[in-house]
Amino acid sequence: MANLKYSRQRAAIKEYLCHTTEHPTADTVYLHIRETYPNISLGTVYRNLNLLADTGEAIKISTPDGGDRFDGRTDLHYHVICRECGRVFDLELDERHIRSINSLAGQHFEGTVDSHTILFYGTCKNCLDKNPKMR
Amino acid sequence: MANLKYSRQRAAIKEYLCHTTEHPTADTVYLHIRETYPNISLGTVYRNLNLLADTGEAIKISTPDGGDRFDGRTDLHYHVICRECGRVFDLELDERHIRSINSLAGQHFEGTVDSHTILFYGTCKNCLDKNPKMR
DNA sequence: TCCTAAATAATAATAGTTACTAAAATTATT
DNA sequence: AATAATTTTAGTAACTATTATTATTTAGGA
Repeated sequence: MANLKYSRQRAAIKEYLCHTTEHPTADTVYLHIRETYPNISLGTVYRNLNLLADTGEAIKISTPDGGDRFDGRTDLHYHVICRECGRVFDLELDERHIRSINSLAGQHFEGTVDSHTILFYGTCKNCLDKNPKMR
Repeated sequence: MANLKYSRQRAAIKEYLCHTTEHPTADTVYLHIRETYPNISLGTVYRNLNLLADTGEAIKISTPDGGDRFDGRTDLHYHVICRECGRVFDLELDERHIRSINSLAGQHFEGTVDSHTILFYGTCKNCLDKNPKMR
C-alpha cells in the first residue's frame, strides 16, 4: 500500500474532491478534471478515486441508484439524499450519537459491530422552497 | 401500478424471499427458482424482484460491493454485513430508536428527513467462532 | 543522466441490470 | 367453454458502471 508515486492527475482529483460538496460520481469528476487535463482517461479517474478511498483521503458513498459517489470530507458524517433532485448533502451528528448507534446495534447482534453508514432520505431546502406544498 | 396479473414465477420468487434469511442477490434467486422452473429467465427474476419491491412486498438492499440484495422481510429493520464472509444479517432496533434517528437527523439538516437506511459492518458469530482472535 | 517502478491513456472486458419482442399465460367477456 | 384483451414470459440484445490489460510515459532515486 506504500509505493505511491505522485501524479498531477491524482492531485487534481483530490484537490477537486476537497473543494466541492456535491459528492460527484466518477464520471462527474472525469468531466471536471478533463477541463484541466483534456486527455485524462476515465480509468485513471476510477483508479485514483479508489486509491484515495483506500488511503482514507476520500470516502466512497454507495447510493441505490446511479453510480457510486465520492466525498473529500473524511471525518465521520452522514449523507442525506433528496428524493426530488437526487443531490447528496452532508449531515453531521456528534460522535456521541454515532458511537451509541454502534453499541445499540451490537446489543442486538450476535457478533460485533464496528461501524456503519447511514443514508437518509428527505427533501432538501431548495426543493422545499420550490415546492412549498411538500412541507 | 394496478394491472397486475398472477404469475407462478412471481409467486415462487415471493415464496422464496419470505422463507429465506440470506438476503439473496437477483442471481441467487434466479439459481434457486430455476430448480423449480428450469427455463425462467434472469430478466423475469429482475422484473419481479423490482415489482415486489415497488409494491412493498420485498425490500431492495444496496450493498457497496456486489449486486443489490433482496429481503422478504418488510418491517422496519436494519442489516449488518460481515466483513469476513460477506453475509448480510437482519438487525432490529425498536421503533423508538428508529424514529429518534430520523428526528435527530432532521435537526441537523435544512430540509426534511423522512427515512433512512443503515448498513452496519462487523463480524458475525460464525466468523468470530472460526477466528477467535478477532474478538 | 540513467534506471526502475509506478502511472497514464486508450481500449477491451466484465458485472449487474434494463429494454425489446414474439410467444405463452392469465383474466375478463361473451 | 370459446374468444378476446392484456399481462407476463423467455430469450436476447443493449446499456451503465466499473475493472483489467497493455504499451507508453512519467516520477523520483542512484
